[in-house]
Amino acid sequence: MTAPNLLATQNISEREKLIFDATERLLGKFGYDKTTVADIAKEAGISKGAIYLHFKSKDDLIERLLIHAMLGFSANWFGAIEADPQGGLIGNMYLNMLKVIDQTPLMAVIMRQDGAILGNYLKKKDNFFVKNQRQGMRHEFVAMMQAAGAIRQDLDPKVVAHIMDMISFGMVTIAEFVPTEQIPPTDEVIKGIADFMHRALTPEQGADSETGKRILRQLYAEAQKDFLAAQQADAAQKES
Amino acid sequence: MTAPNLLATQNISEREKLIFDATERLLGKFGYDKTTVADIAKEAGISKGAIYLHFKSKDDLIERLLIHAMLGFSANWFGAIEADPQGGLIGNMYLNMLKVIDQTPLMAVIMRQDGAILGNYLKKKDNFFVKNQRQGMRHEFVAMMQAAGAIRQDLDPKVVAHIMDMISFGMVTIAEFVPTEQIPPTDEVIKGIADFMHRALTPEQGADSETGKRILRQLYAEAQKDFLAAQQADAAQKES
DNA sequence: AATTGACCAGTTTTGCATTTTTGGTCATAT
DNA sequence: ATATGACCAAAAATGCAAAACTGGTCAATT
Repeated sequence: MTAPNLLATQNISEREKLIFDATERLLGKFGYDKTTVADIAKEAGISKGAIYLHFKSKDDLIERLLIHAMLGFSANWFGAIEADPQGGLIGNMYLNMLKVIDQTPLMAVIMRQDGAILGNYLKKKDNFFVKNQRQGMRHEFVAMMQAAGAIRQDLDPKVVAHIMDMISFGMVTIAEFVPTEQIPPTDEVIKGIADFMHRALTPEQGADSETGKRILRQLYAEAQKDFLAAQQADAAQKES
Repeated sequence: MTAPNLLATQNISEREKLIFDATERLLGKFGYDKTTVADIAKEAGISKGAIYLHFKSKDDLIERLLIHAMLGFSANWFGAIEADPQGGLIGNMYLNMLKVIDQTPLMAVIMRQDGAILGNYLKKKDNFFVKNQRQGMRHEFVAMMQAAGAIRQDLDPKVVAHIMDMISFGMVTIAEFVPTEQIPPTDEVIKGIADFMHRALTPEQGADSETGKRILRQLYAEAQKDFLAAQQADAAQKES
């Protein structure tokens, strides 16, 4: 009973994995600005030129690393939701999300768009987050969930999106901050937040687990389609 | 049945109020760095020299403005808690806090230590927040509440402080972000957070309202004592 | 006694030339 | 095919002097 792979994980060669791992280590320690391509090559134990056999540029490497982390996170998250009988409920979705964050530390960086780590990369006008229109996606997400009956329809999607943002931020912060020894109280806090989200956002009649799963499935499919289209458009633009 | 004034509001002359108001307006619009003393004088309709008849320096003005806002906020907050039969319960304390934030917009700036508004002021090594040791105070606060039985004693005060921080941040964000027309859903969200705080942090036996009020009263008294001591020490240092 | 605004010293900003670093390439080697 | 690292152009960091700004003062004024 394995979780279905709605978003295929990126095809990664042994070499690319090596480079990704080295980059992730250095990124965590020194951040984007202070991590040079030469550093990455040295950390990975290969030559600088070798990196350019696999990646078009430093930014291409960074972005594919972020995408790699996101896809891994998504697949694991959805797997956890599928395995959980109540996984489609909003509160539980967040609970499962938190469980999976630990396995992909870069996810916290992505979610928080961490300035300390991403540095000047965030200032580039065509950066990953601008290109993927993080803001717009969120509204769509909420609107779809409302249309499907998983979120009360009398709430302004903007407000709901903001609340989800805030809660995500808080959970990521907790996941980063609270040491493992403190798990029991953390767990209680997380459950509290999850409960709150469930009560505040779910319609009275309650959204059943299947609805949540269906929406998530659809969302991922759309996201993948958009993503591929954007990548192709990007590639096409670079050729001209 | 008026609320007792545990922290006396600052003694402010007509002129100082005029300057405070002008400063607050400009601070909100342009922030600390781009608000010059000349600007403030112009906005207040007085001369630059007149400002120095009331304040030792620009920073003295800013700090006394922040203190003014905090004292006003504290007095109003405590008043709201006193007037509320359940005001001593942690969740309700937060609810009451939120109600009062609207009346003192600068409070949001203070709570978030807003870099966009406070700018370089925050970088000064002897800034308001460093001087008043915001971090230390918070731990004391939690420890006192735990000692008094208002917060479960099996939780690490550091974790609890962090959670309260996060919740405060979230509530302030909501208060700042959500437009007035959206009050109904906002209200529900706030109640959700308040409930969560109550459930997660209050001991099973429950802290009664009086306990909360007593702790708050004590805290304010201590804060005032510390504050005056710090101010005197500061003044003494500047004479030498 | 209260207020003003020209004035000043110290700081910040700007413009620019020089040096250093870094992303990316490619002739050469394996 | 795959990989290397010396090499280069572009970008970033550094140093510095001139110009502009700003916090704070104080002799003159009301």
